[in-house]
Amino acid sequence: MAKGIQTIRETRTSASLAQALDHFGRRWALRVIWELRSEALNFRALQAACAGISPAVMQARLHELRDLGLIEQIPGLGYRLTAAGEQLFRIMAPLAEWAESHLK
Amino acid sequence: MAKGIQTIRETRTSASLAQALDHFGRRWALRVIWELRSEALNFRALQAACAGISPAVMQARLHELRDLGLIEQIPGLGYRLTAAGEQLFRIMAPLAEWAESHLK
DNA sequence: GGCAAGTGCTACAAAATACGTAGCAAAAAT
DNA sequence: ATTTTTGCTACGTATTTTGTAGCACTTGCC
Repeated sequence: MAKGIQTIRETRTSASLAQALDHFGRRWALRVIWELRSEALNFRALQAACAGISPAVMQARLHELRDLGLIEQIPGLGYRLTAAGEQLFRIMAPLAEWAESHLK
Repeated sequence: MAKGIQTIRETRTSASLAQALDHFGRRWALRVIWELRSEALNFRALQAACAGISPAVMQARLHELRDLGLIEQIPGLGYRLTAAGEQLFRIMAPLAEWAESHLK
């Protein structure tokens, strides 16, 4: 079977959204975006922020998020959100409030 | 040992949000919420909507989402969002627009 | 120059998770 | 009563994540 995205037969959910949910439904994907919300972080700082992630998975997520155009790597600075990435962060920001009020 | 010297960000990620992102970073978790957005669906209808999910994983996600208070099971009707689940859907709704405009 | 520390990243085995398919028991429909 | 539907379990296989070690390269420092 094709890796990752499934072919959608039902027309209930668009392929684009299914693709998005498939990417974000991978461990640490949303978390990495979240950790980059306010400043650029280098590889090891990201690892520290996402306590528990293994470097192999971090590398995989960074590559995927870069392919999606959500983050970019700046030599000497580290990784930071692109404009699209910041837009996504703004979308998921209310999630923080939701989590605070529902998962205590 | 250099861990204490390293600059630690003051704005750490809360445990609640980390928990939320951990749950939603599991495959099909957000998708199930999404598929229940407009109507209650029974187990097999959900399987069909999430084309490709295996029943074991569906069962696991349903249990987790139920424990989180996001969905509820109504005998004879199936599964549907709770008030908290609908609130979460409203939060992730802009994600659909984002996906449409960025992942074509 | 020489050396220690930091950095991005790879390797790899073990554990956890998801897939794919079959199928069962109970309820519902005919 | 027989068939169909439904919620769910079982289980072997495939994929993903974890945990740890470490390599090659750069940076800071004397």
